[in-house]
Amino acid sequence: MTYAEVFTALADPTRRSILEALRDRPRTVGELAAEQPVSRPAVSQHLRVLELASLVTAEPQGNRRLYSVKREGLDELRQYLESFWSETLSAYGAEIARRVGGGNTKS
Amino acid sequence: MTYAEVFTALADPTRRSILEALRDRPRTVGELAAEQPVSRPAVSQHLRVLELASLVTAEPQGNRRLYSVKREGLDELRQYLESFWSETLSAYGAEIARRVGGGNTKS
DNA sequence: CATTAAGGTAAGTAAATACTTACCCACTAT
DNA sequence: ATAGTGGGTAAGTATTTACTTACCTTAATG
Repeated sequence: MTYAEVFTALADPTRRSILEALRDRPRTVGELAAEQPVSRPAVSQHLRVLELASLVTAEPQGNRRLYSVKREGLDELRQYLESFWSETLSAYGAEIARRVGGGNTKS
Repeated sequence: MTYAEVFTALADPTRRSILEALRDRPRTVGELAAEQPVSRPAVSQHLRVLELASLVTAEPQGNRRLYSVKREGLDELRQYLESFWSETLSAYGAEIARRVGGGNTKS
């Protein structure tokens, strides 16, 4: 899993909607599909993408599969953002702080 | 600008590559295009998307436009991640901590 | 002024992707 | 065993989207 897959996964509104539904409580595929404006197979396909991005996990329960959110994917993303920003700072240095700080205080 | 646009913007590898180039130092469109495997107009189009997502800003300098990274977009994203996770926790509660903490202890 | 350089926009194309229906397999229960 | 339910997968379609070339406008330079 890489942050690339996480970005891809979260770029789609339906997938975000599914993930936000799971945020409240774990759900089965059928439950999720009932809430979404798309077909059940579509939801299955979205869940596969979310799973590959480590944003959800499935737990088989007899006949059904219970999906819940997983932390890894979001962690990966947070990590990317952090390192991105810190590298920006170390490159631009005080320059950027002045420029984007929210108004030029130096002038 | 919403987090949705930020996710969309960062989902594309070329756009991430452009943004990562800008992370080192501000650059003109021509410079960026020279580094990327795509044409200059393509870069222009990507820059528009990045700008709409508040990930970059352009500063006209005579004939050229100097692009640099902007904090807003990434901030929006960080905020989304934070609130997402905190809402997950308040819903799942200790449940999730146990479940994803690194193995099911209950079974 | 005429020319060159920089870069945004338009229009069209090709590739990716989000959907659909149809099908199939695994469990549950009669 | 046989329905019935839940859900993954296949195959095809339609929409998005990332790219291209061609064009146009603005700024620097002879």
